[in-house]
Amino acid sequence: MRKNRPKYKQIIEAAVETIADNGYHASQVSKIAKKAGVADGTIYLYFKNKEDILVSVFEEKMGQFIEQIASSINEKQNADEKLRTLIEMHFLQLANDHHLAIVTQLELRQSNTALRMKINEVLKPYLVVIDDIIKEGTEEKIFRDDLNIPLVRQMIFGTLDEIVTNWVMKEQRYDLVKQTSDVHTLIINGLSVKEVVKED
Amino acid sequence: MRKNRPKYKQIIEAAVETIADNGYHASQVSKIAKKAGVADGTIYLYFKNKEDILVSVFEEKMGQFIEQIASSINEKQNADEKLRTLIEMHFLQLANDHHLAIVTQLELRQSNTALRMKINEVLKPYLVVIDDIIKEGTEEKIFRDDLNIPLVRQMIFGTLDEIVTNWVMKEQRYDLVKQTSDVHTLIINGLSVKEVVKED
Amino acid sequence: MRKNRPKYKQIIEAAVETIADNGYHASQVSKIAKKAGVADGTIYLYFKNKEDILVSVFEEKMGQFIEQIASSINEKQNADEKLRTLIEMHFLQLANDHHLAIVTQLELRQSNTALRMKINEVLKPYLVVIDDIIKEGTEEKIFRDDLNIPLVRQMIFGTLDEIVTNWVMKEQRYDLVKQTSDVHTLIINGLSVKEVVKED
Amino acid sequence: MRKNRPKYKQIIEAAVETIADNGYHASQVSKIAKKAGVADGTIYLYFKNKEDILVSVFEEKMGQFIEQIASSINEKQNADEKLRTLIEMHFLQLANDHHLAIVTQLELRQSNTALRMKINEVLKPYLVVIDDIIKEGTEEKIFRDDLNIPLVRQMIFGTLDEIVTNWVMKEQRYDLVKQTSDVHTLIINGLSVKEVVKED
DNA sequence: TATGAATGAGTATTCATTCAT
DNA sequence: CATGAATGAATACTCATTCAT
Repeated sequence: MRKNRPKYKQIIEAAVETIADNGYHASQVSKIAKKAGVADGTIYLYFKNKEDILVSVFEEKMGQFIEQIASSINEKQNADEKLRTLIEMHFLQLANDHHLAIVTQLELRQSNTALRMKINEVLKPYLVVIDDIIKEGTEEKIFRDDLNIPLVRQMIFGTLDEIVTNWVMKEQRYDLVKQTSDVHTLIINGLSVKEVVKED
Repeated sequence: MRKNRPKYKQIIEAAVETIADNGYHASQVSKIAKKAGVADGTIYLYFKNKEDILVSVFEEKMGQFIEQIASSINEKQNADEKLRTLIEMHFLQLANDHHLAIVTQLELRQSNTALRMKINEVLKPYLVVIDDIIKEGTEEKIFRDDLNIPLVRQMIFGTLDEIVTNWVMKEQRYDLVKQTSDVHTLIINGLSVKEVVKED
Repeated sequence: MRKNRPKYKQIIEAAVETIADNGYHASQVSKIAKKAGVADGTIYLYFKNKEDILVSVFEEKMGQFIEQIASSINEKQNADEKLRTLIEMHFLQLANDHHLAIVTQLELRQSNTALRMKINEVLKPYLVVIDDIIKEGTEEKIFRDDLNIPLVRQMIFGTLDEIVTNWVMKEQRYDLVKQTSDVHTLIINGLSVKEVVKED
Repeated sequence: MRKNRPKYKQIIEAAVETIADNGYHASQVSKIAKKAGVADGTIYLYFKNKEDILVSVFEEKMGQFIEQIASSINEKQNADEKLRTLIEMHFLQLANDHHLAIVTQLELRQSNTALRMKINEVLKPYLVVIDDIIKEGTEEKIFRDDLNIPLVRQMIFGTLDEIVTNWVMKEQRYDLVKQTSDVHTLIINGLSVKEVVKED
């Protein structure tokens, strides 16, 4: 298993740093190799090509990201709490790893369409997690039973993603995690004036 | 005024088509020139450089896009109707111009950070439109008065953007405009079970 | 005769100025046209092509340059005086026209070999003037009778040219004309210790 | 040390040949690479850019040129002999390497001002050699003691340079080295009739 | 004569990938 | 496994010249 070989992780970490520091288009394979402390050719013993490095970066980092969220959610009792946790963990993890935030929100989006399709594949488990929360909320009668699940998922993901991207572009000058409650309320209750589902 | 000369628009249209057909990175200046029916050098009588073509594409197209939305909204009486109109027009315009949808949702995002910053500038008036609706809704007591406006704006834009991007990536196989009501309801009422603000 | 049309001289002067200010390679036809106050296309009513402008610049300027020298020499009585006058006038004219000095010593030399051949043609009358002085000096028994005339001419021209080029490259920070006597003595007497032909 | 790697010299030689055969402006990097038998990209492992190739050509070739002259001079006993040797070696080396003669006398002069400044730097040691001969001649009382050294140096260099350039432009149809004696006499004794310092 | 918009040929340089050692 | 020298495809932009008005 290539992933267990020591240099595999070295290269992945070097790629994240290189991209965060230099930007996507200035992250040549030779730069990544140098930062990883290996020869250029060595990269190709672990990765098929440059795109494979980038997809692997996303897989590794997003795998952890999603797992972390999924496991945090498991401890929660209902969909409402789970949604709040998802939001919080989403923000928390990116707030705690600025390199990762820059790479996922800004730099990797400059990749070509083919790579972006692969990245979407990696994201699928996360979308499933979101879908499951929606379904659970409906079953628990906390959420409406006429929800268009893909649409709701897109709203949730789109909202979180846009918020994080804005935060990164504003050079992370404010506290992202503090937004959790507001975002949660918005998603649960929308904009309208009404009796609000009690929170926390 | 360069924008009034006939070849200016010709080149802009050629750029949109070329990018939609070939993708951002395969859209060489010579390809755009050929599709526009002008010589390569002619491009540079109208645009400073390649980046200027792309920014101008965005300016022209998004300018119309935003104006169209803004004028449609003007005819509406309240924030709720305005929001629904904004959603509908956002979807409608991209649904009616597949090339533009591909270019704005997928291809132009592959541009480097500098170009993306310029693109963000172009989007600002749209964000102001959204902000105004939020403020108006609050004044009309239709929306809550404790809304975090930037956050709400990010939710709305992020939601619409993600929905359109998904639709483009699914190769536009379903009716985007039909989603308007569901999206509107989601944004107004959120996920929760409660008395819903009446929608007609 | 094209040379009598008013814009001809306008363009020639504009070319000299443009080249002196911007350097040979940055002197586009459009820049020259602008400085001359005519349209780009107008240039081609007076000159066959860009090379023709440059050759004409040289012809015009060197024509005057050589004529001036030739007429000054005519007033002198012997080859020694004529040589001194040639040196002095060569230096004087370039010292009095910095633009011309830069153009002839530095910029026009960057032209391709073909153009340089044509420039050499323009210089021929000057070389004849030098040859005549040498012959006269020999006839007057002031100069040796075993002189290899082409070689002597190359020595004289090469010496003057190198001295002026050095002066231009040193940004004309010293008095070129003051060198006349030293140069004259060097050419007449060489380096050796001996009875010197009496000067002035 | 890049200069010791075999391909360095290979590329330098290819550059000289390419420039001599095609002229300065028609000497594309790809042409040089082809003649050197390496890939275009390989050039850039040894040279920073095209200008660096050209400066290096001059450095390498002129380095040898000057060294050869300097070492030949060392064996000579007095300034007069040294000057004659300098002239002879100057002519001899260019006569023996027609490619080099074309490149240094005609082609490399077409370079822009920046490159020409660098080329002048390379020539400085040669000018020092000339200066030293002049000083030595003065000390030996062979040359006058009132010589303006920079001026004399410019005369000597300008003379040799002009003579070689003429010879190259006349397509090297006569024996350059045979001119040595005449040139030497001219420089030592000038044009005037007088008792000549005995030569040979 | 005069204009100036349009033309289109031409080229240095980068960098992902390979492969001999 | 590891190296790193070598490869070579790919592309934006300039500017001398033309020609319809």
